[in-house]
Amino acid sequence: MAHSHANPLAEKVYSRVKEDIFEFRLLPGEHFTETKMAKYYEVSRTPVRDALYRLQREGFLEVEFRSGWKVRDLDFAYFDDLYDLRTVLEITAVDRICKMKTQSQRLLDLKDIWLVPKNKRKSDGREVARLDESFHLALVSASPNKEIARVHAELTDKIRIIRRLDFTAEDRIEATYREHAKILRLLLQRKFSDVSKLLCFHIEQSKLTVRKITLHRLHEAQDKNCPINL
Amino acid sequence: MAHSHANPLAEKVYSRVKEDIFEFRLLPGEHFTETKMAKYYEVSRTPVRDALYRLQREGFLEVEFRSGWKVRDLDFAYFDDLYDLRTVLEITAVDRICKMKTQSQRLLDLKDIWLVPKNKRKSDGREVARLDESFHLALVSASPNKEIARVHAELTDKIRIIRRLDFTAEDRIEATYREHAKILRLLLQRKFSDVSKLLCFHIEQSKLTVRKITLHRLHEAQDKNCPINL
DNA sequence: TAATCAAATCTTGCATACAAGATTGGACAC
DNA sequence: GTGTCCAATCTTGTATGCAAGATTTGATTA
Repeated sequence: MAHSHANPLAEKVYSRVKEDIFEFRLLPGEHFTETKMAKYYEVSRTPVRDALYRLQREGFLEVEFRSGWKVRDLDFAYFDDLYDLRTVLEITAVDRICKMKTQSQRLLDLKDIWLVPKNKRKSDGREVARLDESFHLALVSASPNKEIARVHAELTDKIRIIRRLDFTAEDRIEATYREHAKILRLLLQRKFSDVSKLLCFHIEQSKLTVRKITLHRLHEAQDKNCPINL
Repeated sequence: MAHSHANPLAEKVYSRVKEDIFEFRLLPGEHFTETKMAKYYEVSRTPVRDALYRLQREGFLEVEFRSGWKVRDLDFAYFDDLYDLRTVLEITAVDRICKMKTQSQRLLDLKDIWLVPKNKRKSDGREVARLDESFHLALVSASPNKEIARVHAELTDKIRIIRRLDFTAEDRIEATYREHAKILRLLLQRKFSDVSKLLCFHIEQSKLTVRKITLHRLHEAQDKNCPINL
């Protein structure tokens, strides 16, 4: 029985590139080649190709036959679709949670994070972004359907690149705490109709804010040099 | 500008292997190696690996570090989750269809296939399976969300291996025509609540039938030799 | 016969060589 | 200065070589 973990180099490149995209070190629209990636990450082209093709299938990158790779352009129609599907899945999740006989522990644990006095709240945007993701993840994971959870996790990944910009504004952190608290309270009381409406509103707000912020932030980031193309 | 299509060999292997799985030429649980695949399809290991890793990420195959590949075992809990997610997406789709101002042409075209006299119905299981897929696909494609359509299409692919067994029984073809006709009529009248109930029932029936048939059929297929491992 | 252990064989992960063709840059004509 | 054409360069797709380690085989021993 084996089980030393698989494709460590390809995996490394995969997560590093993804992180570079999320951190705007690799900018939307930016071009690069397999050879450059291989040099930059100090591996051969083989694991680089494995990683890049995976990222292509996941919608982060595009490849042109014999003419290099590029980071997928920001496409708000695409993100709208992702947000929409995300809403569908989360509404389904809360519907099922409201119908469950007993509340899952995972869900009750959320109270310790979101139903706390204001002075116990986190204020770091990065951390709130992570907490926000895990809040929505917890909603979906409360139901037992693994495929829904998997698709939702993939959506979360795809949206992350712009979603984290949501928490660069102080008032959005405040709003997130307020809305999550409300949603959680009503959810534990199994008021599906109210939760459903609030959740839609919450996700929609996040989407709209992000749309406003993104272009501005992206423009800022474009001044920085990209380490891969030096 | 290039655009001769990408990775033709990897693509070929990908679709051939997938087809072999759907046709039970490659059986669930069956082992094979990259080298054997390469010999069988007369290409090198590189495009084979590309194809196999893609199929692995899509859930059709499993790889063990230095100890070969295998076709994923039939796992009814997994298929239940897929059917469940499929139901969620299609219910969402019909909900939106019922709220649309004008009916899409794509949807109206379905009448020519499903609302026909009995003597004009197809009786070949293979063909009905294809028509069934395109019926459900049409429901989802009627709404403009491309990501929902993409996820639904992936689900359809993953379910296909067992779903086509549904139409080996004469009465299931009959039932499919009856249920699709009913769903379509009510859908064009925008009776969401009725359509929703029928659709759940329809998918559930298909799921249950398949579960009964599959093990039997799989056992039959196991007598045949697999060309890849000769 | 049954168990053990080591060598031979397989298998995947990664690196590299090569081929087909796309792109680029510069010389040249006007 | 501007456009054209060809050669050099670059890029991906594919084939192959090699290494690390898992598996299998068979000989040996009790």
